[in-house]
Amino acid sequence: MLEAAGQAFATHGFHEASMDAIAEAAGISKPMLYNYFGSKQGLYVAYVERSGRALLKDMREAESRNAPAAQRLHAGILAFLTYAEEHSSGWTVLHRETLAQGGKLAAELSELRERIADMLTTLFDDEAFAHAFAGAGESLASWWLAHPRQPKEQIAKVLMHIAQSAPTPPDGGARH
Amino acid sequence: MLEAAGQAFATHGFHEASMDAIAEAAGISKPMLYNYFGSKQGLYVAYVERSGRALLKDMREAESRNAPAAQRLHAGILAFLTYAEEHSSGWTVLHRETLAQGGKLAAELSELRERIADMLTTLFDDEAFAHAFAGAGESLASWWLAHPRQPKEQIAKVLMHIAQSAPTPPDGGARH
Amino acid sequence: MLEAAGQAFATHGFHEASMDAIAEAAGISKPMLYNYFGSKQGLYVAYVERSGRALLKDMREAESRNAPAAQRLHAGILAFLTYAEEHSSGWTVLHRETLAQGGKLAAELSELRERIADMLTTLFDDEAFAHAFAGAGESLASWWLAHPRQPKEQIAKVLMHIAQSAPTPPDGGARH
Amino acid sequence: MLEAAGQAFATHGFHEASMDAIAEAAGISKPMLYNYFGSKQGLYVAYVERSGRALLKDMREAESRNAPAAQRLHAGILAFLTYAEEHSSGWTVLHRETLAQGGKLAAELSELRERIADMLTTLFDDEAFAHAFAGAGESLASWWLAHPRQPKEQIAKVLMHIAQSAPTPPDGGARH
DNA sequence: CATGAATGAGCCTTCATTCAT
DNA sequence: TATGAATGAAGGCTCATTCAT
Repeated sequence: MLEAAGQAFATHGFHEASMDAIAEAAGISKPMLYNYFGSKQGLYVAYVERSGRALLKDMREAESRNAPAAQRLHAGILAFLTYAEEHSSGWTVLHRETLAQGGKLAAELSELRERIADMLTTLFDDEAFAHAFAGAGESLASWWLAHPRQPKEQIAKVLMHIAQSAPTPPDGGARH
Repeated sequence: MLEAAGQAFATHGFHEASMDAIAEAAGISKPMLYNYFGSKQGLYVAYVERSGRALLKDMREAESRNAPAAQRLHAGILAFLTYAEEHSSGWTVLHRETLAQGGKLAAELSELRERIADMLTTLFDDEAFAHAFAGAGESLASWWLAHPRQPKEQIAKVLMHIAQSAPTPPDGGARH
Repeated sequence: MLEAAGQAFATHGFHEASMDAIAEAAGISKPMLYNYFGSKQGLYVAYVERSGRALLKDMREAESRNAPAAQRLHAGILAFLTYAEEHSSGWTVLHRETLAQGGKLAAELSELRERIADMLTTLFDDEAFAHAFAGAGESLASWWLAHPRQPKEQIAKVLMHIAQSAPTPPDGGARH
Repeated sequence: MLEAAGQAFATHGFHEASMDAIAEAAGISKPMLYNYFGSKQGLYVAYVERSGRALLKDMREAESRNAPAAQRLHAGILAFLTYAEEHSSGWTVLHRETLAQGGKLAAELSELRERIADMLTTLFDDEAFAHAFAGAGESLASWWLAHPRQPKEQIAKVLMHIAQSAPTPPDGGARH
């Protein structure tokens, strides 16, 4: 049911997605949506949070394997790209939300962004670089999905290169 | 007059910004807005385009000085950060619009994004990296503006480092 | 519910009748009007069509009795006058619409006018006379309703007289 | 200048004709229209009255010749048809106005209608018939202008025939 | 539990009308 | 005098949201 909402949000954006359309697409009636999520915003937040948790989970699982830092980063990047690839709606909405920093939802959603930022900050030991790297990944994924002319591996390599340019690269100097 | 609109769009987004509020903020009456811009979308497009042109102009002027590639890139980055810093609304709206790739306004606004992408692609000779770099810049700027704890120079340096990690860095190997 | 709309349209005309007023008069809310009729024009068309069908039905029933042509015409005329008398709004709007030949609604409404014109043309075997007769009837009814000083029978008699002056009168020479 | 207004009113109707368009078509500025006519309604009334007077004048001149009643009526009918033919806008607006009996303008414009009705009532010595005849003329003219397949003479003949069916025909029994 | 039906509130847009020049 | 520029007021339409069933 969140799936229908996600599709609508991804395609039309928050405002253009009407509850009517979502309810119909989900095959239920509007009052049910309100019953479960309270409001349109509630539905949106629920979807974004679910997507965020899913993405985070995938990345964490990938990274948690016991391995050198560079390999773990590589695995995380692949997980990220895979998620973006396979959950187009979720990724689109997440990406959009990452941007709307000042909106009303910021408070409720800032957690995800911060968790990713923290993760990267820990990794690179440089908050500025961490944000730059996050943006690079998002932008690259977005472009890649729109023009999927290169294999995922290739895309990951670009990000790995950038990661190596960090003041404190993961796994100093390791060629991978 | 566009200024009031920009502020509203930046603060509330396109949909939440009401023409009533914009007109009042601009100190004029609603029909005037329609007289000048035809519609809400017209007003929005006008603002985004003006912002885009201004940003592009600043960056071009900075880069066009006769100098080694790395220095020119550095100047461009500073121009970009300066613009973001000084035209908070314009930058916010541009950044948001950069994202909404599939919206109705895409056609009318894609020019700006493409011009920047082309510029970077030419510079780095690698389309994927160009998009990654653009994202890094946007994200970094966004973070910096929200937490301006470092001097602009420092931020630019982060981006320069990343630029050096390009397959074909501008000004091969030049340490700057 | 169409009744309230009809009253408003008859009294104020299409443009002066506001959906707000109609909704209030009908004792429902505006969105319902839109739910049922889609637009103001939709509501108008619905009303005109219903009125047209009702009038046509009344006249057809009156005329279809097995009887000499003159008597059938007489019955039709009475039906027409009765309808105009009893459905003041419907008749007013129909009459007005009959006139606005070139409007946007023409396409959707021309059917009624043509059906009546055809009916009369068949009856009198003279298109010009048919239109003259239709106009005579409408004008006479309109005047009569505004100044109901004569019994309906009397009014019908005037029209019957005119009908007898047709090149091919119904029921040749029959005095009735 | 009234001409431009008339054209607009005839083509689009009172409400759809915007003062902007009329002013532009007339080659003057809106405030001038207000200077001369006070309001949109004032402009409309002025146009309708002028048209009405012109029609009445034409018909009176035609009828005033010293001649038998039937011939005078015939001349009047021809004058009417000629006016309708040559002043399409004026006639259209007049015809439309004749209909909107209950509008706000009724008071200011009823004079014309009544004068014609009086004229005809005097002629036929039967108010009901007079109104029927007027309607026949209007409707016939309207149809004829939309489908001008017959010479004016022919149309006039139809009306003359109807006139002969009056309780007190003009020029008793005169064949003309 | 689920929904069809209904609505309050608000937004974009337009236009007759008027100042200030 | 004539006008470009400006506006108050209102209208059509939509949508998130809720009863009554």
